[in-house]
Amino acid sequence: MSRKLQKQKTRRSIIDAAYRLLDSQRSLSSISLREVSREAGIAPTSFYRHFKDIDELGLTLVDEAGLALRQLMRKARSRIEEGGSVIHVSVNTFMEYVSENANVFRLLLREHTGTSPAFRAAVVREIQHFIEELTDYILGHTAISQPYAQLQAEAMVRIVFSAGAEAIDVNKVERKLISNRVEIQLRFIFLGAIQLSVRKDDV
Amino acid sequence: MSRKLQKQKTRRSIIDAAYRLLDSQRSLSSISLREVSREAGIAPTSFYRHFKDIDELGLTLVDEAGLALRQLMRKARSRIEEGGSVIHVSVNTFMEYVSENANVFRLLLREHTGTSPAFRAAVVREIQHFIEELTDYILGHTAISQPYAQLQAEAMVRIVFSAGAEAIDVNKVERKLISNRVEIQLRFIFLGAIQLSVRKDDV
DNA sequence: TCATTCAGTTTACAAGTGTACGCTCATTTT
DNA sequence: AAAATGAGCGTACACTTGTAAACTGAATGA
Repeated sequence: MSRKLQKQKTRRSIIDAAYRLLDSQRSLSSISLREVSREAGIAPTSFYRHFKDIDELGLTLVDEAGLALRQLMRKARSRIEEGGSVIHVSVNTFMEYVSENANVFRLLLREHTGTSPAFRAAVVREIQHFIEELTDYILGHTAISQPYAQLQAEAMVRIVFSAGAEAIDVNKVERKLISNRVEIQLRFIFLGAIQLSVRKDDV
Repeated sequence: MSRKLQKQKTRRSIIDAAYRLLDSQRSLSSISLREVSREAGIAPTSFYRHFKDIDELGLTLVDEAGLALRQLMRKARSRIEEGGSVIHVSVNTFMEYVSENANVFRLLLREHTGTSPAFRAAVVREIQHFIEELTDYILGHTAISQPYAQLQAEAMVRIVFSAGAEAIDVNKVERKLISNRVEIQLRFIFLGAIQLSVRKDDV
């Protein structure tokens, strides 16, 4: 087999091994280089052929998780175009993603408030991106002004992520209950933003 | 000195040492028993005279942080009675607390999504308590029905905590900006909840 | 006063960590 | 065909970790 390809494969197996270790009881800062190497089936020192240290692997994982998040947004958008309440479809798509990619979402959540400034910054970037996309959507589909649209998007994303954290380790039925609650809360924000926006325009 | 008193003092110094270690780069699961003991000025094995293991110390810290949170609520309530916008006073009191007790709040945030199920549960309990108090307040001061009041309180607490996380490591000026944004977002929720509540009553 | 209790110490050990160094040997390049 | 490259391995070392065992000595209680 070609050298390049083999290297890529090993790199992949390291990343996959790390994801496997990142269950509900482990964070990036608590998995060791040796542990990941063991799980990936390579010698500890071989790890260095692929990553400078464990933090570099961590950043790679966060980036991949962010990618998955963007795929989620694309999916939600296409579903919205098929019709249905925007809020309903969005929340359900999000919750579906959370439960199907529990370890990925857990990684984002955990490192968002984690001990590594670099990881935190990387996660914040991904969430910021999420907020921007939502802001654009709001601007394109309502009469709300830019600053208020931004605030609305931010509030909504915060609610959804916070609820996602709660939904990550519960069964389908409970997740549905959480979804319903979140939908109403997003309606609060939606209605309130319109109302405040209109008042402002009146003055 | 009396034996009991001396023991209490040492226990205190262990707890204080732990808080000192819990800066922006460390979590409960990443501080070691030996490290805490070193910081507290005792031998590693003496630690066991006070706590069964490091997790027991962790739960003690979370409990203390919860206590501080309740003190914060009391402070906010008394300030509200002195007059001023409820949202404005609450948000400012909260942000003040966050910056004055950075390590305490960080502990709550970090362990909320941390690796220990026991710590997570303990933090959730504290936040839940926070939500209940706010729900009671809403019920007592508005015409919103119980289920909506509960949803409103939950949404508000989520926004405030999420913003608190953002505010924890920024300077006074930026914190003020965050406060202003949060205030508007809470108004969204407040207005939306009223509106949805009224609609429901109409039907 | 004398025996008991017990917070805190010293010493010790097995287990796990990151990583430096030098080697192998299949692939790639010349 | 010969030389260079580089992914992966084995060994080794200096550290840190949790905690077991046996101790010291001052506060306590009889």
